Amino acid sequence: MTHFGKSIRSRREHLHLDDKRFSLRQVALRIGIEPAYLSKIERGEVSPPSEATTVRLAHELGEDPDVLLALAGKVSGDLQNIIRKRPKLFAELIRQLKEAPDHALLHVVREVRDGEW
Amino acid sequence: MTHFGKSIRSRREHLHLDDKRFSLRQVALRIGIEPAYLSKIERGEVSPPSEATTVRLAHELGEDPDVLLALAGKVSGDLQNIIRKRPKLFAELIRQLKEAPDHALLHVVREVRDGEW
DNA sequence: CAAAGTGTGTACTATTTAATACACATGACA
DNA sequence: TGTCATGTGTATTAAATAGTACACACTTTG
Repeated sequence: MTHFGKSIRSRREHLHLDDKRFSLRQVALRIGIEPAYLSKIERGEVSPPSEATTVRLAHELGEDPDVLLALAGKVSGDLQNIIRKRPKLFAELIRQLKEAPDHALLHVVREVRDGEW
Repeated sequence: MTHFGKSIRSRREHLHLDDKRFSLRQVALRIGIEPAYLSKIERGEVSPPSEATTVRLAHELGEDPDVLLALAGKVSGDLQNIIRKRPKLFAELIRQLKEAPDHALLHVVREVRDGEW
């Protein structure tokens, strides 16, 4: 139980300050869930919603879906699919990067983006 | 639905050839599930078991847990935890590596293992 | 002041997940 | 021949997941 609920509530309330379309009800209806359910989610009365709903919420609030999914205790299904296709390689790589500092990760990201193998 | 069941059945039957301890029943009891349940799993009559059970099965059969979990359509919880701590970095890295050939992945793995950052 | 919009409490539900328990027929084996 | 082990069919289930439906009280606002 992280602060998924608090996080999206404060984000939504911030947006609500200068846009009345970000009331709990209107957001709920736009992302296709019941207002009462979103209320419970924001207050942490229920566990975070499904991946699909979390992603719609992220888009609605202008948040990074991967970050919001992480707060929800999940990892995006498309990332899981990538890993599942080469489980040994990805498992080794990810475990190896567990303790690496952020700048090392960034370094690898750039290297892969620019590198020609 | 991949061939999770077929895969473990053939693996178990192979081990059974020269070790009677690898009967369906005995394996089931050693990993702590009902023989009838393992029977259904092997024949694909039910979906693959939980992560914990899959991992015990992998150890029992001398298989790589990450590979068996992948066949079961899952990604190990500990990998997910690593990703969830730095979702943006890992998401970008993994998506970038989606199309990279195996040797490129291996290259990165080695670089991270040996590299000093 | 009435109508509309707001957030929330309570009750309920369908589906999926991850199994158990028991009975049965078959085959090995001593 | 009896007993032991083997694999499987049938029935059932406890818990988790992912929500809906409706009523209510309060607050704008036209």
